[in-house]
Amino acid sequence: MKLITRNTDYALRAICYIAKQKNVVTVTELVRVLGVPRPFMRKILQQLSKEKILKSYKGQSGGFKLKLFPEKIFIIQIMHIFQGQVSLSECFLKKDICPNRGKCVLRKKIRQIENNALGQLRQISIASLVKG
Amino acid sequence: MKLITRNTDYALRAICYIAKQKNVVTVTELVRVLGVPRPFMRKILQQLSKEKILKSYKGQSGGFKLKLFPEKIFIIQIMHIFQGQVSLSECFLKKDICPNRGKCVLRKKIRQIENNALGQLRQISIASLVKG
DNA sequence: ACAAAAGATACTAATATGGTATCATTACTC
DNA sequence: GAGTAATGATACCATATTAGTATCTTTTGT
Repeated sequence: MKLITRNTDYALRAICYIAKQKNVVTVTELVRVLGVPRPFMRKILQQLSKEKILKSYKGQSGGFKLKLFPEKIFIIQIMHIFQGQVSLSECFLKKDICPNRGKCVLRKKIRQIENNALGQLRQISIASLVKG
Repeated sequence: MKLITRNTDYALRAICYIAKQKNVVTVTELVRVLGVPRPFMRKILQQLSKEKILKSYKGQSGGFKLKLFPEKIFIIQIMHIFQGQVSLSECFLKKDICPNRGKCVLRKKIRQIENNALGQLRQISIASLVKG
């Protein structure tokens, strides 16, 4: 039960760092600060800019900036980018086999728990991480 | 974010079924009822009996029974067996690199969410699943 | 022109998950 | 006490996900 994976984690930290800087930030700088493998960091940042979380600048003295205000970026969006559908517990028994699906208690309880977690994740913004 | 994996899911359903029966239950019966691959089901049941959740009976007319009352078996125990340490979010940055670890806000928030989920899981017993 | 940045894309490695296969052991039944 | 129907133990295989590399292209400031 790993809530967030490594790339999400790195992405969040990179975003937080960028949020605190005034100027554009290069991969080189992020690699230095976070101690993450460079090509991996690059890939992550490229994804983030493709997904309109970051804005990128090419060429010499290029780099990355936030595209949105830190108040407008939430953990769950980033998780969604790197971990796909942060989705409700799928039932593994096929539809026609699960005895009382729709009323399945297990399913219901798991869904409740996941909804709680998702609700919390939806509320945590980059701004709230950077402030603390 | 899959809260429970397939083997945990099957295990829980098997346990629930067994809980409702008076007599010992064979793999054959469970396979029929749940529609799960037989060798996989066997493996799962063997693990459960090794972990003292089930009691097994060898020989002809053998099978499985619960070893504990359904009130005494909790989802989280089963998750623990099949998913290992259902543990708190590990920080992926090495100790000496993470800028302000110990005070890391991200870490703290994730931990909170996971603790909530774990708390809920700790309270769901087989008895409560079977009743519903 | 050149150097230093990001963009794009394809590939590889490691780990976790979801299974199979097979042989040994036990115990009821005849 | 032999046969059969159950579980025990163990080793192996397949697939998916995660983590990471490699390489070549494009852009742009100097």
